[in-house]
Amino acid sequence: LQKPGPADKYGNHWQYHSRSDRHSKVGSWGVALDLLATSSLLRRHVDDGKVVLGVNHTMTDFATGRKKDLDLVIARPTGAVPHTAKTFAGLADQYGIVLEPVEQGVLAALPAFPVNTVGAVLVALEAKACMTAHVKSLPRLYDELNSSHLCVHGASRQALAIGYVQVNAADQFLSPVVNNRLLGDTPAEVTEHRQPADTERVLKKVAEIPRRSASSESGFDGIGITVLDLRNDGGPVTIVDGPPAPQPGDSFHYGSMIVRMANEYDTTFAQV
DNA sequence: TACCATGGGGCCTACACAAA
DNA sequence: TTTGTGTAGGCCCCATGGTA
Repeated sequence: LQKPGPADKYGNHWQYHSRSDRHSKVGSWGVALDLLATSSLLRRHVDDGKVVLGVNHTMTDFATGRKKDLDLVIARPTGAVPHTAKTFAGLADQYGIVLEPVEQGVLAALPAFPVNTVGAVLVALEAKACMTAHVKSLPRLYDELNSSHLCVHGASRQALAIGYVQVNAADQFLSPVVNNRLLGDTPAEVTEHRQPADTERVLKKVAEIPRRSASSESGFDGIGITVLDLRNDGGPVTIVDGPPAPQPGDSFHYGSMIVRMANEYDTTFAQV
């Protein structure tokens, strides 16, 4: 859950705004929390001060020199962590993340996980949202995700590149771009979606993104997809469990991806 | 006619720096 | 120390033109 964002220039408070990277950061934060909850080795590394968090970390593809900012990375520290450093828990407040009691318990049980300058990257997270104009945004969604894993592995073959995609399955949507005025003065313009076809198209496109099973290959180490129902009108946001959302056992099922990535972390970085 | 690929554009956020 | 301003980069959205 996420609090509505700050007022845009018209005075509207949107749950989701395409021109902000807040939803990407929230998504990456959630993936990191679930990884921490699942991997005891990662928690131990945090406890031992062997890893730190990096936000908007710039990675450089050694082969091409291309740079890309990753939403969230888990990495080896480069030096002493100052006492004033932000923490993983602090980011939840900063991003306006509302946690369920279970999640609060998980977070409370974690050791302080500082945000600091990072060294060698162990895990790189990139989150993308496709909330409206599904088909139009397919090429860009593909390109941005594809360039993400290329850049991560261009910088470090061993790093785990994790992609997280949120797809909106709502039939209707209030676009902050289309509704460029203060709502309430005039009726909102509602964007109609062709569901479930739009959602299925996005899932099919994401399935085309390369994945890898060995560090010698090219592709994401894991991609998780969450299908949600977001009308963006201030009403409740629900997670869609049934089809077309990926089902347990599916390569893109979020829970399965987290378990797989936690196992991958445990085996790859046992010697850290 | 419907679908697809491309790239410009506007808004958001973070950050650095200057001025009060 | 606080506030204001400028800049850069990231986020899709969407108009446009090409293709099946």
